[in-house]
Amino acid sequence: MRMSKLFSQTLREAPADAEIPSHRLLVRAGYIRQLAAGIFTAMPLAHRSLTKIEDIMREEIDAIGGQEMSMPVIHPAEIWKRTGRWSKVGAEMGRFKDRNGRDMALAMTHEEAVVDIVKDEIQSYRQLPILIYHIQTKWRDDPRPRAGLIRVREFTMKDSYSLDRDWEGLDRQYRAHYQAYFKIFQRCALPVIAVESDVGMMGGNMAHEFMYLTPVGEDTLLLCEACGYKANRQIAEFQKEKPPQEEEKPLEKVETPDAKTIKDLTELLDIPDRKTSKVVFMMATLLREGEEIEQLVFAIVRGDMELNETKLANAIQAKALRPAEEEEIQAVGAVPGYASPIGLDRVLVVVDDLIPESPNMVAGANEEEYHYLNVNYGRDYEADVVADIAAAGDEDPCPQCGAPLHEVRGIEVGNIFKLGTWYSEAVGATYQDKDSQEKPIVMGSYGIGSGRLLASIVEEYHDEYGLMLPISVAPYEVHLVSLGGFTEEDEVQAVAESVYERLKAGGVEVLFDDRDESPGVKFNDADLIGVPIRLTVGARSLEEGGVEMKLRDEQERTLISEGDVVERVQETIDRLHQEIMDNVKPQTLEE
RNA sequence: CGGGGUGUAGCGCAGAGGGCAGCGCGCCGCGUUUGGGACGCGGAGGUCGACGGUUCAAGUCCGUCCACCCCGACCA
Repeated sequence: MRMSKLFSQTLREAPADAEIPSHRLLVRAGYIRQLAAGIFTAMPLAHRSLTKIEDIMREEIDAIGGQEMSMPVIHPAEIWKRTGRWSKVGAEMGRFKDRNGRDMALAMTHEEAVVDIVKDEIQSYRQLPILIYHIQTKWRDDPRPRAGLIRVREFTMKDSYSLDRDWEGLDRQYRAHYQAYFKIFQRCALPVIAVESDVGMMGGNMAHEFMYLTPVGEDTLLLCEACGYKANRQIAEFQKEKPPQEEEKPLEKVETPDAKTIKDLTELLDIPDRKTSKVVFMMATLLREGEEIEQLVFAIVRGDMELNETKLANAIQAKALRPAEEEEIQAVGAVPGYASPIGLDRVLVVVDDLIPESPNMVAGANEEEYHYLNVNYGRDYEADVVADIAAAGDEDPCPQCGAPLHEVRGIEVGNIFKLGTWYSEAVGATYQDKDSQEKPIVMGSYGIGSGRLLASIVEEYHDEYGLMLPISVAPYEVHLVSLGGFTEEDEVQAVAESVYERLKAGGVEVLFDDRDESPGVKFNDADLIGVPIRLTVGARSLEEGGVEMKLRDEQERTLISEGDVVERVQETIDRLHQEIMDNVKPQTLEE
């Protein structure tokens, strides 16, 4: 490709609203342009990189038996109503009516489309297992797109769906994906870890997220270096130290002026914060007899801990959770700052499982300026649900080995889910087994977003001058810079043209800077675009005997005689590919 | 949805006591220059986010709305 014809320009300055490196550099280098919040155009450079990423995904999913297909991106509402997700999913789903007034949806994921086709195509156990996948556009109307390609609304995703007779089969396909995903990310040279994750609204009973660790990530993870425990904070567990047992003392009401926070209270009463319990007020959307209701929830954790909203939502099967408004809290007779479940009804009380083990706690008296001492769970109040709802944090003891956990941030670049039979049962996607019984198909789903993956790779591989893409995902293998091109009969330009033609003939992907620009402009653009191998043809290099080669991530320059260019470049390309493949190591899911 | 911020040329920004809409980069033409974002001369490019109001006169003052960014809520 000649840069004089390339449909994109580099920018000397990044748009003011781009903050993280991958966003700034991808825009500056001319890979992407923004159309609206969370909606981007992939210019030719990004398109080439994305295609390479997608081809890697194709190869690895094909290798575990995947069959690529394409599915509709516009769905009739019916298939979403059949699984109940038409109403279960909120504004995140794009909806519209067709000309006849029928409800339609923009696909945010394809479980519905899969089970709809599967229920008709699969009849017999002889047809299973199956692995299908597609690489297509999905739309999720995220309330807050941000950070360039990291979090967008319209995106391309590789989604696989596994279909099995039983859970053993699902387990095999899940493990196969676990390994294939590591291989995909390793081939993209992106370091990732797999963490256990929440199964969310997709249902199912096991899920892993593949995380690229970076401070710009939005997910918080807890890792144990001692035993290897890794989990998303949303589900991370930790060992809770039980307090020493004590005699239950009688309930006592004390005056606590201006003690609205745990900190005020512990200072006033001179007690540690783990002797207090704190109430977090949430409004939960619950399904009761098919009706959606909003219910005030008192979520109670020990004063030294934080509430984990995901755990709470799972504990009470809430469809949605939001912080309660002051009026909603007062409506049930509670007093914010001095609240407790003692003597209240009309609230759903959920206590962390450590609370029943904690005697003689301090809690609010539901009266301005008063708290109770020696509150004992069971004697003074009871909960509707007792569950682990406390958030694990930095330095908390690992649930497996007790060593301190470490909190890090990550970007979720892929995920794998054991869906089970939830979708197949909802639509009657069954097969007839050997024993003539109709059984629901057991499903899994497995996704990787290609744009987010590209952005993560850029986060990992860049410097102050631009991208430094691994050769497996770079838009071109070689960036050929001609420092000639100013006169008709220019030897430098003639050599560069010849090198360009010969490299192309040799199957090398070349971006040829044939523009009439100054050397500084060309070198800076080459650094910005970040192609791994740079070749320079200039009067100086010709004088010294040939063409200069430099790798984007190294300072060293080597001179190649003009006749050897194709061979030497191909060797280098092979070497760079090989270096990436040398780091591809099988990763097996351990129980 | 709550809090904060920003909308002026392709990009980065100035202009704010109301009175001809500017600068740098980029772009076009001519010439010089050529190993790390060159220089000279000449040029093109704007419904100043939108609508409404005040005024002789609005980029500037007032109101409403919209878009985008950041924090939070949210995130299969």
